Amino acid sequence: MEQSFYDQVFELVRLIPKGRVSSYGAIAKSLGAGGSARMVGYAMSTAGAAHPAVPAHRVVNSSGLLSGKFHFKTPEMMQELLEAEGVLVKNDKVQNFKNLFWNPLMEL
DNA sequence: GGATTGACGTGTC
DNA sequence: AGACACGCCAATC
Repeated sequence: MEQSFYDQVFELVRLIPKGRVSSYGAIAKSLGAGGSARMVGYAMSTAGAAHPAVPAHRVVNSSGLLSGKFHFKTPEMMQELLEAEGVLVKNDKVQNFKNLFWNPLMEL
């Protein structure tokens, strides 16, 4: 059975190593979706009900901004989780983002 | 089954 | 540098 685009996103996001972050666009591209970066983010909103838990906090937009922090249980949780993994977050932005960026296409 | 929607991205003003 | 506009594409209503 064909898994929805969402499921593909979930799986890929789960592959993001701890202490690393990725962007919606990069994930979309690695799935061959290209311009459907929005779908990746949209999928994340359903990720809350996904099994196993999807580390959505490791996914940020191309600017390293925690765009979806408001979708978590609490807006601050996203930053807390990231910092707990060693990712420094300031002003809702991932510091050293370029360095912590995990590119699926490159790492896989 | 058409219209709406969106955790985005890039470009322009 | 910050704000605004348009484009993409699949799931949901």
